[in-house]
Amino acid sequence: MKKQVQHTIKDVAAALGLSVSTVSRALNDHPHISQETKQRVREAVEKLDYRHNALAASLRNSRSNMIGLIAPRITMYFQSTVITAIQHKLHEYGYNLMVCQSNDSPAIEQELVGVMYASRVEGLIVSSTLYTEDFSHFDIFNRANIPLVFYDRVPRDYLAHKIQGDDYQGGYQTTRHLLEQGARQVAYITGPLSCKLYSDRYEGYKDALREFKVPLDESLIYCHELNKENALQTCRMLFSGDKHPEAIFAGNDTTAVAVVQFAKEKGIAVPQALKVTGYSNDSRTEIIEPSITSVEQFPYEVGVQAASLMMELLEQKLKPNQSYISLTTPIELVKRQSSGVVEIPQRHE
Amino acid sequence: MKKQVQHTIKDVAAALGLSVSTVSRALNDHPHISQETKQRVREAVEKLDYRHNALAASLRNSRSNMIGLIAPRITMYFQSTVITAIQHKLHEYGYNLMVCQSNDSPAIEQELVGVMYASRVEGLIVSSTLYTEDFSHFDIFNRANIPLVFYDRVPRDYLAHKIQGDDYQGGYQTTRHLLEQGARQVAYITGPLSCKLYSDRYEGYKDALREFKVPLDESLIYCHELNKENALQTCRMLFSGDKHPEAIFAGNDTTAVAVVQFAKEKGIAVPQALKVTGYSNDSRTEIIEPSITSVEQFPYEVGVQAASLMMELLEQKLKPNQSYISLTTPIELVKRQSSGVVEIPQRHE
DNA sequence: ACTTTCTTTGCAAACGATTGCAGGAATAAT
DNA sequence: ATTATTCCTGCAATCGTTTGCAAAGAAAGT
Repeated sequence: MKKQVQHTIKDVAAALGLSVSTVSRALNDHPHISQETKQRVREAVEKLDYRHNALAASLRNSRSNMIGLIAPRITMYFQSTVITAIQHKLHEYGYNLMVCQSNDSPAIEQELVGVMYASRVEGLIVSSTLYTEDFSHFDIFNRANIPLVFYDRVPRDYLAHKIQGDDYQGGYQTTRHLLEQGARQVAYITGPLSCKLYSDRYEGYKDALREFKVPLDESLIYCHELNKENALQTCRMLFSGDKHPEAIFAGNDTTAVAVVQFAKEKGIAVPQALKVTGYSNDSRTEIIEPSITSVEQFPYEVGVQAASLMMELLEQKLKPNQSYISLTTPIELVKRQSSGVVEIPQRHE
Repeated sequence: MKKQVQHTIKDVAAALGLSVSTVSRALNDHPHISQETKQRVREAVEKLDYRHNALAASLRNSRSNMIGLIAPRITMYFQSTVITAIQHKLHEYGYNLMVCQSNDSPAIEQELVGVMYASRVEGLIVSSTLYTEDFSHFDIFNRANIPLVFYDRVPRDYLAHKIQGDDYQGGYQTTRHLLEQGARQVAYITGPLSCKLYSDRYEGYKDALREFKVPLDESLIYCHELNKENALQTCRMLFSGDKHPEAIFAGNDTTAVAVVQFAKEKGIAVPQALKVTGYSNDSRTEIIEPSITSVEQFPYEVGVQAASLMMELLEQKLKPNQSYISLTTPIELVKRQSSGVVEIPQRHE
């Protein structure tokens, strides 16, 4: 089986007795080329099954039409939704998206930044690793003046454009809600506070407590990676002594679900004896019984914003890059049974 | 703000008084270059912050080191997990993955195939649209002898490498299980039967019925896109008359969840009055009450298989491309409360 | 001393497209 | 008939690497 040659613009030109430049211009609908020639080129392209080589064009134009995206993992509902939105939006503008996962490893993230740069992406959209504290591997993009936009997991100090949900409000409103429901011992399970989004929420939590004149109890703060195993471990700790918390503000929905399941197993009534809230409003929160109060982050909107910002940056490269944009997107506390607001409906019959 | 020049191999060569070829070879660790020169090159690269231009290299080598992937949507748990696995595996081999979503639109899928080809991906991994019946837009890849691997949503007749979960067994085992649990009126909610995976399952369903000498009742078969709205509509139909089904075999978990919620609302006891099963074993199925029997597809394994196959194909391009590989990956029926096998535990205290 | 071999480097031509500039043909203006 | 103008098209350089081939210099063999 002989490998089929990939036809080039040269073959098209030869077939028509034209020069490559004319063919190129015809394909790009250049005004100086006659309609007749364009038509002939179209036909020859069809017949020869010529396909544009984006690599060659990108090299020549230094325009790859490609945007890079690095996310910690795409299996999380929030992430995959943001990415979907970005992809849709970029597609409208004729850009393609190259998605990679850092797997929450700073080393891989660093490597991927290099790969993206080597691929000459025209912009880079990033949600960083939980553990990225040194952002200097992104410097190449800033030095080369290539738009760099962070979303969700944004750096605290590093200079770049940022789009972040209103985590302070998320933390504040949730805590306030739990306090309003009468809880005073509000345990707080958070991801690493080195990550801006978690520390922002923590500020909200603290401010709400302060407002209600509830002293901050360090023994109620648990900080670790937010997965099921850790959540259960923390639950065991929280309920090992004789003083039990009245509410648990979980840093994500996986944790909140684990907490609710733990409570069910131990016969702790939610929300009567323990109120629980999550974060992200993923599909499990409204399905579990009791349904879980959580914070909607509107991921699709976040994605649209990120993509739009990227497009703006691409269109006016000249803009003084001293001014970095920092966008905060709204959140909404979705109140459900687990925090005691919503009536638990009686089963029918 | 002057745009920073991107240094090229030429700058490195000039800085060292070497030729570009020597620098290129040094960077690629060519054996003919002395250690000393290599060291000097490394230093100059460091100092100038030279970065490899993958576009130029790809053009020259006709090797992009890039694999394309087209999936209907990445927000589905199954898909994002498969993609993650593929990305991890490819990364081991030094390949990058370019992910795009067809959004279940054949038109977008077709366009993306063109984009992928234009980007000169070295291989393409696809899970097609639910509605793709004409696969001829993939012909370019076959003609150019570029490896093409389908997974999950594989074409029925189109010649290509395919990796598919054992949908026949999924359909068969699930149906058999429901029959063994005593149900006879087993309603079947399926996605479009034009899609091979759904028709395979349907065959399994029919064979199981046959084995139990249960006549196929067309009025119990519902075929539509599997989302919540359609599921609820179908439920209303199923329970509108006086003869109600004893079991519902739902084509995915979203549907199964909707069915269970519908039943709860209507006071239909699951599993006593109605047994329900889903497909894909997503995280909601074990959280909802009653927990839902579903089919585990081992998406990570599917991804690993797909990536491995792709790597094999890339390494021995010469292989007669007449022989297409068709791989079936195992599934596992995870029995839970909704089909009546597992005891529903009493709440503690 | 002369040839052979080995090591290390450079020249120049690719890869496939785009584009500034020049030029030919056709038409309009003088 | 000559010049100016318009409309098309072609030449050739360019983007940044890679690589076959040639060659220079050093080392080794005769």
